[in-house]
Amino acid sequence: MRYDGEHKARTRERVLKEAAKAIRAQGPHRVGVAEVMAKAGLTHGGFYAHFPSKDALVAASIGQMFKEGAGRFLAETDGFTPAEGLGRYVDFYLSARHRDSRGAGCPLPYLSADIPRLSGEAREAFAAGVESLRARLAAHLALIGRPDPDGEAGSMLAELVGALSLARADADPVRSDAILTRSRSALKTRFGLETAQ
Amino acid sequence: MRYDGEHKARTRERVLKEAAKAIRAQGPHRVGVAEVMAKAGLTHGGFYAHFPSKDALVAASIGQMFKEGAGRFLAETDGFTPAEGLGRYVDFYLSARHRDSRGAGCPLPYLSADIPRLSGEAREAFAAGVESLRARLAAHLALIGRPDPDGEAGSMLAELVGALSLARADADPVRSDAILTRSRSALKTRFGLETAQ
DNA sequence: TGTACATCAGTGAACGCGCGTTCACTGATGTAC
DNA sequence: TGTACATCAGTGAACGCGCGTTCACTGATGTAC
Repeated sequence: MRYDGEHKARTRERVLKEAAKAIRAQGPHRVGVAEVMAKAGLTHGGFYAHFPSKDALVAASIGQMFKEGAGRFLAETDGFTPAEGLGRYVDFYLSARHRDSRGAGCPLPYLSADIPRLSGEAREAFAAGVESLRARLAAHLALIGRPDPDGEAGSMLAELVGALSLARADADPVRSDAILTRSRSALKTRFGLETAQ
Repeated sequence: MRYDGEHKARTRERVLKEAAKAIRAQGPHRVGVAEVMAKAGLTHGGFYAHFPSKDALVAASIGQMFKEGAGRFLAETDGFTPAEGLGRYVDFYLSARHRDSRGAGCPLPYLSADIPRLSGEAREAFAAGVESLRARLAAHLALIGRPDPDGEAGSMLAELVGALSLARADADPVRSDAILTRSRSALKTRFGLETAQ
């Protein structure tokens, strides 16, 4: 079973994507190495050819999740004015689709409670991811002409994360939708954003 | 070892308080039955005289946490005007002390990510707790004369939970403090609250 | 061009270990007589 | 008042089971000659 030079890298990425999905759905402690490997089409023994430990997989998966999140931010904002783009991102973030997607979406609401319980490597990956998301929000707020882009980005992120967490935890769909709708309009009013289309 | 009538109830409550503390610190899946019983001064075998399963313990502990949270709300607001009391509660919620207390404090930031992964019983206890906290916030907002107390209570809770989660996840103390300070003043300005003292 | 050998991603059985749960037993104290 | 018995919260050994990790082995393919 000897393969070409990129084969191993491709396998590693497949494992990483499956791990990121499973961690979002079940949390880092409930996900098993064997389960992730099976979803990537492999057996569990091969895992240690790619990662030194489960902790390392979790840390790498957190990086992967933020990478996917950055792609989402770009997809929502690219080609729009800053006010439109940021409005579109808020609409996406607090959408029913984002709330209901169990294996995808922003890692922040999934992981923030678990971060203090994870390894140092995982916490660093998380901190870097949060910082880069906040920087993206701040850059857009600056382009709109807000007075304190850095500080406002933190406050915006807090309401985004909190509202999505509460909406996910509420089993009543009407109340859950109401949480999303209210925070969506509150944020857009506060920061002078525009509703997309 | 025969005891008086209330002995068993007192033991159960002791177990419950230790479980609530341990779940906040480690999350529901990392806490062990034996560990909680040891902290309550008992051996693990006796656990099943008090609870039918670990799931039942987790659900009961969630109720316990919200009960403690309700006590905290009362302690911060009792004897103050609504605007002062709510301001005090925001100050407490987004304080460094609340952020740093690993085994105490509001259950929402600790648990919201795990709720969809827990038993129905636990989810119901959580939903009831969130609803009663939101109702308390809404009652105060109504007394202040806010136009839409129910909706605003949800938005306020979202920023409280989100800001505390982000502050806890940030390892840099300066940035973490800044998150708290900013959301504290943003909330008080937004809802016309008064700084305590 | 053909052949023997080296490589190494992946396999699958086995290992400790921790955890939730069960269960026969203990022994201090309330109750019946 | 004293004695035998019943109660039942709590004990501690044992059970399965799942999971992270290890390790000897496989076998397709690249490389050396």
